[in-house]
Amino acid sequence: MPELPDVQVFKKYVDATALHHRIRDVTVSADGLLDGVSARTVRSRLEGHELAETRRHGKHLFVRVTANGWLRLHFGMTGELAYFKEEADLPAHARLWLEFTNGYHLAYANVRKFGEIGLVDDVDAFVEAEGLGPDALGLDRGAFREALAGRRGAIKGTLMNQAVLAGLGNVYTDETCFAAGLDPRSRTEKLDDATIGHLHHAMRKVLAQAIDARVEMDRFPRSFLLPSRATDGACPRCGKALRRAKISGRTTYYCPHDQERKG
DNA sequence: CTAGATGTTAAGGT
DNA sequence: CACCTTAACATCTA
Repeated sequence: MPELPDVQVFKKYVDATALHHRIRDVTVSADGLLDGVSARTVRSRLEGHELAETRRHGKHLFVRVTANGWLRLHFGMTGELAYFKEEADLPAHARLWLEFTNGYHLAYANVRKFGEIGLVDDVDAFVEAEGLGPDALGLDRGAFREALAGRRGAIKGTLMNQAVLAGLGNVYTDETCFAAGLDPRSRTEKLDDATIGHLHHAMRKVLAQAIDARVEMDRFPRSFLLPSRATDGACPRCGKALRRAKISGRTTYYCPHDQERKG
């Protein structure tokens, strides 16, 4: 479920495993996932080089290739990474995998074809050209208020809009609204400053907690909504039944008792 | 068998 | 014009 916290965990994973090894071989099996590059170009840009550092903006992961720009990975709804030694451990639906001279492999796998693999020369230029908003973890309260200014409609939709701020998807938008005690149907244009401040605080806390838990469900704080979606559907705060509704086009879970409509 | 799933985006609407 | 909403995309699972 790759939203900002998941991608941040992938980033740390690459940092801890796959950097500074010479790439001996590259395999691309990514029909339809390649964004503006051929498999041949991806191979030639990577082979013989090393992965040097990583960056993340929203749900995009960038991995710098020594002297050769950045590999860009987007995980769509089902993308993941795996670092492993034996070829037998190659994940199902691997779309791109590198073999390093130390004998290990790094694979990008994706069941569905909603992700993207690309090459970019300049990360900031890419973010600009794509029209991505500021990273959800990299903006303070003032910048958050600024980002929401002029936006209309349900706060749920505003928070999920990558042009407003980059990184929140369906799950963490619900989690943020729950942590803030705010009804996800509240109109963005009608929220007062104090509410927006609370929302910003809740968002940062939720994202940090999810990353600390390495996005493993059983490590999440008890206060989180996410595990209840899959289990009994009871609010972790008051125990009453969560409501499930279609808001801003996505299935949304919230607690009618604990989340107040403000706008 | 059908419906729905974490994401993005084209097309249509306000 | 700028922004919002909806449906569709590919594939798997409940």
